[in-house]
Amino acid sequence: MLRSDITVAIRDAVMYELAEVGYGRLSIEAVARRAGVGKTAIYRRWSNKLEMVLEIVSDVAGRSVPLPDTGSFAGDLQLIMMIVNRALQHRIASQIIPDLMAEAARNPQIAETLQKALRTHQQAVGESLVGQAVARGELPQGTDPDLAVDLILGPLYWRLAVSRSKPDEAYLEKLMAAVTAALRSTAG
Amino acid sequence: MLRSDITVAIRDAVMYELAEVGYGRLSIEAVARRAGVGKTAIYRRWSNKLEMVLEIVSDVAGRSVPLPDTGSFAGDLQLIMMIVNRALQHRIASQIIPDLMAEAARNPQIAETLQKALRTHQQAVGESLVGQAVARGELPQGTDPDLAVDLILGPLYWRLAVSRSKPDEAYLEKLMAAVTAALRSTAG
DNA sequence: AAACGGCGGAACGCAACCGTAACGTCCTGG
DNA sequence: CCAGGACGTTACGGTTGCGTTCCGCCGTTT
Repeated sequence: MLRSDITVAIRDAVMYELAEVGYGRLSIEAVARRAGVGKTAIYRRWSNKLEMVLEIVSDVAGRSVPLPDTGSFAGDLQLIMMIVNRALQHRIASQIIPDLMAEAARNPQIAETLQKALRTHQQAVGESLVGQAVARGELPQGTDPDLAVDLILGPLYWRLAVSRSKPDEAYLEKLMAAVTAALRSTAG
Repeated sequence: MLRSDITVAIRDAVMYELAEVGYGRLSIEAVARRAGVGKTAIYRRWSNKLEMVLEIVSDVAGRSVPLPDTGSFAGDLQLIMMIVNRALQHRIASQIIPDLMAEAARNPQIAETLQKALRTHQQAVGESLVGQAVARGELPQGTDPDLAVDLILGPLYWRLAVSRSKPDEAYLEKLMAAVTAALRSTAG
């Protein structure tokens, strides 16, 4: 019977190390050190660095975020952008996500895991957001939910991960207006 | 007098290794091996892995892309999106860029170098694109060039690096229309 | 009371790199 | 023709990490 408190300590340590040094330089020994745990305890649970990281990360990423439902497209959009903006500014997320995405570019297993964890959820959010807006008549029929997701997440991610500048209130408002106009233009 | 053919071989090897294993796991020995060169030749040129990578990468990234000037906003936009789309699908670029961006999240020197190399150029393109369009009356005055860049690069990058799916013709057209509508909506 | 199982710790052999040094070779400029 | 410099090769001691093994400790179960 593996002790759950030890498992939790290891999970936390993995996330921390992942943020600190990235997947490439993550070492089992460092994880054990940080978790205050023997290497044995880790190898008793996973047989691999890859296996360990995949299990832990997909578990964390799988926690579903509630679908937006504020009653209006503008409200939903604002909520999503706030959540994403906040999430991407968290130190751990803002370091782990780009790192794993880079790693996914060369490791198919990581790519698959990440897609299952992220893509599925994104599609659900996109379909919910767009579907409701179309039903309300706020967006034209035939609006592409995937395009909507790209238009919302893309610029935010680009700005936060690449330009590395905090979007301020004014920027978020401009972006919201831009996205709204873009999606409204998709006339059938 | 350092031999330039050797320098070139090392540069190529660094780019290749960077794409293959990423910055975190890049080793001088592997670079030397791939370049068919002694470690000494590398240490004669740079004193560090960091210094070496920074010099080589910023050199490559600094090569300026010509500013778009097709005579119309739609043409310029299409050209930019085609160039970016193509560039991001190149195997080396599509692996090195996310990797360095992830590394930039924890190494200020890399972040700074990357920003100087990328941001400056992006701003120039954005200002040129938007400036000309405004002058032609195709976009309202006061259109934000930075927002324009985010709207163009963000979704493309997100789709290519995160979703890992090739944008097809139809998608690119939709995106173009969306971006155009978004920017037009920025009424003074 | 005894057996069991997870635990931390220590050590193992192995592999990869680090940064440096010494050696002999080849090419070039004077 | 010769000196100098850049080169590849080999080797060095030191570090880090791997995945495994053995030990002794301790709480739980039986």
